[in-house]
Amino acid sequence: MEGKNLTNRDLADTFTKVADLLEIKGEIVYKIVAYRKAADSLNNLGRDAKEYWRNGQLNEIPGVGKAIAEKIDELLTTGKLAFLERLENEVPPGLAELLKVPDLGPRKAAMFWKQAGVTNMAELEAAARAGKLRGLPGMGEKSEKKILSGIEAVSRRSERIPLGRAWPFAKEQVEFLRSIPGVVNAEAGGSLRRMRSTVGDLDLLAATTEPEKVMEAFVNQPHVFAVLSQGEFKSSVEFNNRIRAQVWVQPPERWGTALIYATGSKDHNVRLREMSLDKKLSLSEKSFLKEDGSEFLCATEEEVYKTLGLPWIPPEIREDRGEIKAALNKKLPHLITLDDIKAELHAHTTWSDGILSVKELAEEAKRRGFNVLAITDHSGGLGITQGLTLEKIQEQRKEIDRVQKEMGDSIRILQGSEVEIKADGSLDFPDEVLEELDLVIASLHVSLRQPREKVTERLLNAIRNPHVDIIGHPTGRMFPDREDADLDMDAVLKAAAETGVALEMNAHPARLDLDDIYARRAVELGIPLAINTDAHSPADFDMLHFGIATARRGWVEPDNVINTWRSEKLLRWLKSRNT
DNA sequence: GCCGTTTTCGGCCCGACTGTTTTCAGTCG
Repeated sequence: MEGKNLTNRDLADTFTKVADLLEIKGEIVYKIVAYRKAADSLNNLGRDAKEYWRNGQLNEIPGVGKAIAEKIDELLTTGKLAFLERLENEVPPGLAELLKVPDLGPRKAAMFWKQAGVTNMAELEAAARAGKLRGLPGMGEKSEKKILSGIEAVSRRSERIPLGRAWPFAKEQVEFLRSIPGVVNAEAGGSLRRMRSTVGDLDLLAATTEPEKVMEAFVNQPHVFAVLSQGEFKSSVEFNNRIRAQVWVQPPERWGTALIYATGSKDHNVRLREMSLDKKLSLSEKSFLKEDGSEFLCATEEEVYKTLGLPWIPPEIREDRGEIKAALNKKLPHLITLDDIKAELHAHTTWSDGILSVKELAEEAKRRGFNVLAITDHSGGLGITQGLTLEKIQEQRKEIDRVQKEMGDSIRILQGSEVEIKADGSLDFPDEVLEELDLVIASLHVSLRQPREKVTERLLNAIRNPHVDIIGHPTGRMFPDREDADLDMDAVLKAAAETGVALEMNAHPARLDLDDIYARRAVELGIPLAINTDAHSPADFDMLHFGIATARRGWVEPDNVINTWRSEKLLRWLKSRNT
């Protein structure tokens, strides 16, 4: 492969492979951690690594030092990595996939290879079925069975769960835990509390002085498919819906340390523990352990952070992406909240594929406390949603005017459009029509699989059209099935910064597009953001908090988001963009 | 292999649970 076509993800995947094989080979853990950190960092970069490369700035990527920078250079130059090829000659590359099996780590993988001749997943399954694993050191019949069910779990289990699906289930579980006698508090932690767009499993925490009662109740829920482990402080299960969850139990006086532990991220927690050691304290989920062996308990998260000389850090930014340094310097962002939003600027009515009339939608928006609502039905070209024709736009304008009159000054209703960016890159409405509209969102829905240059060019076209105010759900991704379009996001962000067009953070949990990484980059570049629900029904307004949470993950502050602006400022901005 | 308001060398978090063990290794979060 030509090296310059490699994406951040390709590079990350390569280093993950290196880490997997080094681990099986038995290399020192810190080297492996370093490769994994670099891979993680590349996946969360928000800019194309090639840009760093061209400028000789690879070392500025967190976790990339001299050795890994040289390997990135080799990959981008030649498309290959000699180090990995040598490694694959030493360790069968098929062994890496064994690490996906639960409770099967590098040590066992190496043992299965060296002592049973296993070099890939299929051979592992055959060996387990033939009973060839049970005689190996540390392996019994149970372990062999576990391997087989683990292999089955790998193929059965879908990857990560979309936040929109995990969220309501987690709420149910928290309610259930709170209903258990003796439980004084319960919460969902993990990536769900950090509001990542997808969640691996649920991390639940309950505060009680009677842990065994909680464990019994938890693992005996009727919809539990399998109990994966059950102990004094921690149990984990898989439910019939294939969602896995673990629950930790601690007494209320340890709630603060426990909740921080359960919330993560792991990297954030490691940083906190390192800081603790500097203060001669050892931090765990239970307490701060002093050098004299006594414990210092924290019932709240605030106490834990305060002990370390930090203000409380919002869960959404606990990702070890600079939040601890910012907290130390009293430079934590003033993150946006749900209450800051005063306008919904992307909503559909019965004029296209929504289920509410203009009036009903306006009343719903008003009920939710919005000052401004933009009606943005689809343009006609998008076949699946019977969009508006040019004639219908005139009719709709009359209806909007009528509803505006009826509702008075309580809410300002704008006539907008979600105009389709067609496969050839042109917009679905001519400029004369766009000019008449109060607000224009341009979105991609079709031909997302075009070549990178082509899709990027379509988006740039829309960004450069002076009548376009917002680019809707810019990358086109949908959970769980649709990958984002293959886009040159650096070029998109650069063009947005130049033209001042707003980029949408679509709040629907199936989209969350832009994501947190690009949102943070957009803020750095001074690009205005628009957080919209894309409402097609009343219930869709409830999705707004997902968009807010994603924005918070991207360190977005209220003023970065046009939906927070006073209506005069917002309308002035819209007007200025039309000229 | 990375990293540095005590270090360019010597560090690099902490504990729970399982299955196999007579005291622990492996894995996970």
